[in-house]
Amino acid sequence: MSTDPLSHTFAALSDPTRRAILARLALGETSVTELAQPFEMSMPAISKHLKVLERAGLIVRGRDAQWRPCRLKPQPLKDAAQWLEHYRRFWEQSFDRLEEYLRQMQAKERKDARKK
Amino acid sequence: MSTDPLSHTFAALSDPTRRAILARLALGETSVTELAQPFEMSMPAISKHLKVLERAGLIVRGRDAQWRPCRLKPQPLKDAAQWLEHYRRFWEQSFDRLEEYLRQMQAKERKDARKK
DNA sequence: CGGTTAAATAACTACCTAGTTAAATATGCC
DNA sequence: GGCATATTTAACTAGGTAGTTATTTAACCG
Repeated sequence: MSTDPLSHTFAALSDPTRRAILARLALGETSVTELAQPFEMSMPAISKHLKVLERAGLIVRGRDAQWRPCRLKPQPLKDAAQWLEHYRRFWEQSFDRLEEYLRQMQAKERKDARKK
Repeated sequence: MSTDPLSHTFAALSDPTRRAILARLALGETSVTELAQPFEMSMPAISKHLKVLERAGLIVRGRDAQWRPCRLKPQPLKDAAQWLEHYRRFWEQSFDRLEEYLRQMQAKERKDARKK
């Protein structure tokens, strides 16, 4: 996988278990065992998911006796959201006659340019 | 990788080449060769990236003689942005004394509960 | 038809991921 | 110290990803 922060963030978000873990952490800091509880998955598997989230900077882990409380760190989510914002105009655009027309004109121009 | 749409979307976005391809497509529909041009990478590599983007529903490919024009499809980006929106309050929250205080109270309560 | 261009596929390598079970580590409690 | 609990690490398997070069397919053009 690529080494830039955004790539790490999106990669971390590309797994439903990890997204569910983040959703749980949105309710507040908690232990690994409690995070693991909803999943039919071994503890080591959860531990690995947490490591991925930690490497992506999406969580931090503290120490409270033998517990390792996990806490959400939202900054990478903000950065990801900002990246997506650049494309907002595309999904807000009504895909109406004008847009389709412009697209086809563009394709036609390229075609004509090649024919010269 | 997981099979749900959101996982596919985030996985597709977790590569800088693919994000750059989407950025180029935001300027308008274009051919594979033109998409490949900015990258020091073989055509088959680009072709594979396009396949990933297509599987994620982020692009569609048409046919214009021997060209395969690619076009951005923004719906999955919208869905990803909406997922991230759920966490907006976390990055907008000022991480001030109150928030920190609440967090520590929460940790303390769990500790006390265990001691009973 | 033959040559050229655009793009995809095949076959391969190297590495990463997501899961498993078994063992190790860390800490609190008596 | 020794047991119990929480969590991580080790070692392994199966499958996916990102890239390569060589080959193949598709379409236009003369």
